[in-house]
Amino acid sequence: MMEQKGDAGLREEIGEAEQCECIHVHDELKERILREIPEDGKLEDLAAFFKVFGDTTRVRILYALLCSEMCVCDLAQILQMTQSAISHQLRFLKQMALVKNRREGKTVFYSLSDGHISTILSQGMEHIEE
Amino acid sequence: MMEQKGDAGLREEIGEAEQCECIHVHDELKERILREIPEDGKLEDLAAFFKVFGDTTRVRILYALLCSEMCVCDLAQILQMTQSAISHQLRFLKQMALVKNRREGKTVFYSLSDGHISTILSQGMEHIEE
DNA sequence: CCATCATATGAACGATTGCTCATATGTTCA
DNA sequence: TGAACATATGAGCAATCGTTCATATGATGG
Repeated sequence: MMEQKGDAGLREEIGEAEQCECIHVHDELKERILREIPEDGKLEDLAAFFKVFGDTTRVRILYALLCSEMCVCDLAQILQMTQSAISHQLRFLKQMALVKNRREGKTVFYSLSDGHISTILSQGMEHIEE
Repeated sequence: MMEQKGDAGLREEIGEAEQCECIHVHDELKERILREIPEDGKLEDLAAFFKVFGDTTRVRILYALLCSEMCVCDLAQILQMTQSAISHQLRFLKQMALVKNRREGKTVFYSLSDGHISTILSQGMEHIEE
């Protein structure tokens, strides 16, 4: 889940990168932009968060769980995928705190951990429908 | 492997993916879930849309453009990345209709194509801050 | 305890991603 | 027209992803 970095280490300070003659952004604006962009840690968390929604299997799982809590094999059946594939994805979803689970005998039930998720999904849907 | 009778017969149309004996989801619910989950085409579009936000470089670009329109080399400078890397990502962002561009002489200015984007970003931020 | 069922997990593999490097395209100006 | 600059793009490569397969863990009931 790491981003690959080039040899950015070489060019320490801003401005050394890869200059062009055109300066359309003056220092003042540049400062402001650098201030507005969230810090690296947050950006990585944010990207990691959205990455969860960037896979059809995971999105389908989330939509299914939107209806009702469900056990792994129910999900596997409904989504027509192997138990293993579903389980792996659920683990990921749990790590990202998007789902929670509870055990009941042999069965483990998964459910959404947050009402937010529905909002995010429909926000995305709204955007692609136009 | 042999199936025993029971409600196994009821889930024929789904296919024989990988059944378990536990039936926690009855047919009625299953039908509803299958109805609620958007169709494949839409899900792929949705996942593709979120995938855009699933990379720190792209998110940083979007945050930068949130402040002001900008040319490729300004972005490269500010984000400390090569012109090529930025250009590749901008192309992707444009394909996904998240940014638009206008040419002015040699320079190409990019800007967000949609106010929605800010909403999505802050929705995500809101979620990871807790 | 042992067999069985539900779930979890590690390794492996092909597909995809995001970068770099080299080079092509487009625009301006002398 | 050609040099200089801004941007775009194709190929190649290492990293990452999502699945499968085999197997481990955990719970239940004989």
